[in-house]
Amino acid sequence: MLILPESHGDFRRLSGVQDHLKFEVLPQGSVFFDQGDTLKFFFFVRRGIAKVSRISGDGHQMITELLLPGDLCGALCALDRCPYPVSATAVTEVEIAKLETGAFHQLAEKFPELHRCSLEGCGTKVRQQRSMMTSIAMERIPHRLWKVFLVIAERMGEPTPAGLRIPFPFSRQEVAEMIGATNETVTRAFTQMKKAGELQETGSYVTMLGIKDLEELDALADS
Amino acid sequence: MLILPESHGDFRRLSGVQDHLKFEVLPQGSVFFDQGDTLKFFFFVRRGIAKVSRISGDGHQMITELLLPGDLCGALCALDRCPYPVSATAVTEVEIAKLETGAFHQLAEKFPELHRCSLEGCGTKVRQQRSMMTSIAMERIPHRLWKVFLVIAERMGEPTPAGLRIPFPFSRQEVAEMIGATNETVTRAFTQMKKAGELQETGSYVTMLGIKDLEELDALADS
DNA sequence: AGAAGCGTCTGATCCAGATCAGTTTCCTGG
DNA sequence: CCAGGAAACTGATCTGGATCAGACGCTTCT
Repeated sequence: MLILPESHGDFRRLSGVQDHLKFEVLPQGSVFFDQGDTLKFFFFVRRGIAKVSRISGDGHQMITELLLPGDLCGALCALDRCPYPVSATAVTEVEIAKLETGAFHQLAEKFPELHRCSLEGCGTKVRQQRSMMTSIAMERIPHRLWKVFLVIAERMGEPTPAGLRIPFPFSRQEVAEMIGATNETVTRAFTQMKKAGELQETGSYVTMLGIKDLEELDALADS
Repeated sequence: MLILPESHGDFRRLSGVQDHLKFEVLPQGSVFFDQGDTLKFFFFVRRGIAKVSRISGDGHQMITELLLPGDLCGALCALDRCPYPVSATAVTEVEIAKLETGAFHQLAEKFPELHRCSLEGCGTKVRQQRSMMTSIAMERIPHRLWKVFLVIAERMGEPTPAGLRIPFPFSRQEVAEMIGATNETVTRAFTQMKKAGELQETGSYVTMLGIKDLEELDALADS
């Protein structure tokens, strides 16, 4: 029985799809696909966290998207058969379900709903990317950090007595590449926020002290 | 007979759609829809240029997208019936073709291809937005400007003896809102580039001196 | 013609964050 | 247990672009 976590644009409601899925477990650090590859499948994340990044002409790297449980990745490129303009790497151990694009096209003929689902997933992606873009363009570092926390909390946040807790398996450098900053600046911002009692780091988790729910976090990230 | 300009994700190939389109001409400066509106139609741009912008919590404004002839706008929100998270404004006089969402759903049942088209248009949008995001995060002002020129040139560029010419009806402030800068900085950058003989402004057109084709511009914008 | 208003331009100053240069953990393997 | 290497931290300096302040056009209205 196929069980995918809740997400926009997932396909689990559609019978007939699960027979074509192939499950895989990828160790931390492994690369799903590289910038420039042309692949014949796309995939869902079932467990773990991955990053989607892009290297520009001058060698600088930026993380353009996080893949959390329930996310669909690669649909856009797989569908119009263009080479991937980005790379995807496992930040933690990641469990995925692959779907061949050939199978997708077959299925889409029987279930037009598939396109509708992809479109929804795509819409979410556009909105998230836009939010991050405006944040990078107009807000300073601490705000951008809250926005990253918010994206993860929306999907994986757990309320605790101390505050909202999220998995946060990223290096300082990775965070820097998400928000358009340097690892030094990120380090300083974390130190500052911890000293101010806003944040607590334990292992690969971050707890936002005093934040009880998403709404409060939302207000912080949006201001 | 319906004629829409060439674009990714346009619907003109599909017979049966044009009967449901309503044409309108909007004067410069008029607002298509406002942040927060819930609309029951989306539209194609047939002529002219519009901007899609977002105001953040702290009052700052950013242009997240340009609408050029052939572009489809509002499909994502219209389809999942959520309020528009952005506003759209005519930068020049704009001629549009509207399609009611109700009609879209009807048509989509007969022509599953419609969803496919929307998905393609969405993919282009994601890629463009990602490109601008990385540019704002990692590149300095002149590079970001070249990137804006490139986006317009890809669709509306015309080679002239002096160089590649594009329509450019934007104020300094609008340019600033596209690239995450201030109008003063944009002014200085333009002055600089004109003094360096890279650029020429005539009326609401910009000519990139010495640039013969898109490839050359691409190289400049990507470096 | 004059006034008022907006957009462009220019100069002076300031500052968030980049850059450079270490030092200090914290692993991991021998 | 120590050596070596990567990541995290910290401090000092530098700079691109923001911010502030004003001057100069160019329209539009009276």
